[in-house]
Amino acid sequence: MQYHAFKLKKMGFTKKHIFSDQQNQIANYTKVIGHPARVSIIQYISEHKDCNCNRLVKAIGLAQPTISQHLAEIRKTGLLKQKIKGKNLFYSINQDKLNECRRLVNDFFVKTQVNCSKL
Amino acid sequence: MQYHAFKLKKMGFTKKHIFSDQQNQIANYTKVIGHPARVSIIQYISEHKDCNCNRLVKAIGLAQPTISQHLAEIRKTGLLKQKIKGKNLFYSINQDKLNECRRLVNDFFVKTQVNCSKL
DNA sequence: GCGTGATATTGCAATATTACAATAATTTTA
DNA sequence: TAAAATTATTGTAATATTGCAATATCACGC
Repeated sequence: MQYHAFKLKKMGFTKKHIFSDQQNQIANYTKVIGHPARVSIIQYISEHKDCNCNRLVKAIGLAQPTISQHLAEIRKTGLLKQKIKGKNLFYSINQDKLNECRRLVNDFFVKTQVNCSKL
Repeated sequence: MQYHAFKLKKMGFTKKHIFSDQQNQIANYTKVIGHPARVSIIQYISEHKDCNCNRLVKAIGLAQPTISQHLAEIRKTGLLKQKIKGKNLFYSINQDKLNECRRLVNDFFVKTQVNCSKL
């Protein structure tokens, strides 16, 4: 996608291209956790073996398409693993990815703190 | 605010009331970091003493009102401190709050990991 | 007071997100 | 094969976010 001056007068989208890959990556990960439904979904899956979409719908109290949509958002970041068993689709946490995410976000916090104390 | 069935047919807002305070709090903090401009702003402030809005505008490359708006979002969470010096408004990181935020988010990750390994 | 500089606010347009009903797709079970 | 169960997709509406121009506000220096 090309950016033209006459198209840039008014904008409603994030100008990702002016930020570094790392900054965008941090934002992408935290954005996924930046909604209570997704926090809740991740927590529930981590606590329950053989967790499928329906169980989440009942446990959380949002409609099935809404849960399915949130699951898709979380999946995009690679934080979920899937296992098909009959007509069920069981979700589990991709622990490697979760750890990678934790380290990236924690690194952001720690580096910020270290920089602060250098001032 | 009361919720009525006839008002709930179509919705574009987050149903925060069905989640726990902790879940909402985690989401609130991560949501702020969930935009590369705000990641960038926090990083820049942590790296530069006496950082004001104008410096951020020049360093990041977004318009002044946009930076000001992002600053307001970050301020809402308590992550910023302000110091007025003449006509300048210098921002710095509220390190206590940043630490609280780091612990809350890290706790979420660690608890999730621990839960996973219990399954 | 007047002009300058710094920042916040307002108003607006474009895009993104959130939520759900309806439907489609897929698989199991009767 | 038909019905039931599970989940994804599509369509739609409401709300939220992002970004900037224009303007307002406030403090300083003259």
